[in-house]
Amino acid sequence: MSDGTPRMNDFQILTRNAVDVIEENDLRKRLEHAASKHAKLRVKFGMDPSSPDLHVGHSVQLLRLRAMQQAGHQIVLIVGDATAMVGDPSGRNKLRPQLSRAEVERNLVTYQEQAARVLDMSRTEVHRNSEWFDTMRFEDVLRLAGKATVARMLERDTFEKRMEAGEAIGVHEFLYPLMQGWDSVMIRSDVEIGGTDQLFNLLVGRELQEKEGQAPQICLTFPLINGLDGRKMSKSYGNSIGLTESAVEMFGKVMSLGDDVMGMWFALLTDLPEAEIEALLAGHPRAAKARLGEELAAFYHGRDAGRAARESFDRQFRDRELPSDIPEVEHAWPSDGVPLAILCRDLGLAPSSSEARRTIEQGGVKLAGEVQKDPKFVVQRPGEPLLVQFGKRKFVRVR
RNA sequence: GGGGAGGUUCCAGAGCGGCCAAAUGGGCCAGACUGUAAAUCUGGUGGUUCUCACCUUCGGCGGUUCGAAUCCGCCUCUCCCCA
Repeated sequence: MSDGTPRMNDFQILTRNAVDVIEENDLRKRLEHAASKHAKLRVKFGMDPSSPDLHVGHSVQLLRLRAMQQAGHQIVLIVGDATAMVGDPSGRNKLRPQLSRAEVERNLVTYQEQAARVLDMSRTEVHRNSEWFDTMRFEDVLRLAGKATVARMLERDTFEKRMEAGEAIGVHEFLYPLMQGWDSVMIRSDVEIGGTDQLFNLLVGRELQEKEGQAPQICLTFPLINGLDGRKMSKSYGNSIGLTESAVEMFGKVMSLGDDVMGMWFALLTDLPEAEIEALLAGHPRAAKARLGEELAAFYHGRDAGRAARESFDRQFRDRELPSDIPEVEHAWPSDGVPLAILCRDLGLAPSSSEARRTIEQGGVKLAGEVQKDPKFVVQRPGEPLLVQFGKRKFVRVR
């Protein structure tokens, strides 16, 4: 796939699914220029070390980077360790907590491991922006701040909304776009990509580069993918799929995806040709979703794992058989047995005995396949490992 | 610097001396239905071997009271108006 030489169809590769392409003609020109000189474009992507958990939402952009990398361009990953001290106001309606250096460092490590699932990190240039921000003096900061106006900052819809809603905006938050823009200057980026919520920040990079006598970077934005439930994808909503999740988890989560977001997921997360996607979407939604789940699981875990995940899911939920990989755990049994609610808590099936009790009373718990609605039901040490099912998906065998 | 309004359980938002672990909605969990979709219906949603009771919670610390999320004082944070 990759021979290290930029190709002429890079334009399509790079802009697939893109929402904003600024400036399109400029991008074509630069790609041609790079191709004719066998030069690489420097493609910048900023990572936010305040949230180290990457999910498929991030992969929309990572996949573009991967394509660019395979086309022979240079990916430059900026670790926003200095900016993380500020907190990106994008898409926020609240002030972000500021992180300590130690937290940032820790997050950075896990982030890189996860990014490596999509990118070839050995061919990726990585910079922390503290490299240039740490040595700035206040005077330098002021000079940077002087390159933007308050009116310009307030144009930002997120600030505008927060103002209207009467929420707090820290003065330091105005610095965030400037810092991110300055990163572009420091690494002389040709292209920067980000989510649609990053457009403002990306454009600030262009302006700063121009003021510093550099060619302004091309800005590409990509859609923010909706989560499993159709809302904005966010780890805190619990509607995302993490890049490190198992094939089985990925497949299962995809199956719980809302029908109306399926098309978006196909387009943004798979390489399937458009015609095939349309055919799938025209068929039965369950079949399409299963295909999507398998594609996704296969991308991160290989074809075999993808297929296995699908088969195991079908067994468990379509054919209503037990999952194949029920964990078996040892329990320290008191001689007179233990009440079911307590057992569930101790087995880690429920976070508290109260919660276990509620679930049990509502018929959500089965012992050896039989519903047991009495939380005080005393379970004795079983001869054979006892199958406990808690809710729809938690299974365990106790000994 | 002055004046005003606020900080409530995951979120939004009621409560304004006891009936408050705290309305309602959202989210989430469980059950029915089903394609682990949507829609709908039912129940639940701080903790404790728990239908009683007890413990922790309504920005923080103190106080008044038999009793405070609710009253008082100080502190702290946010928003608005004026300067």
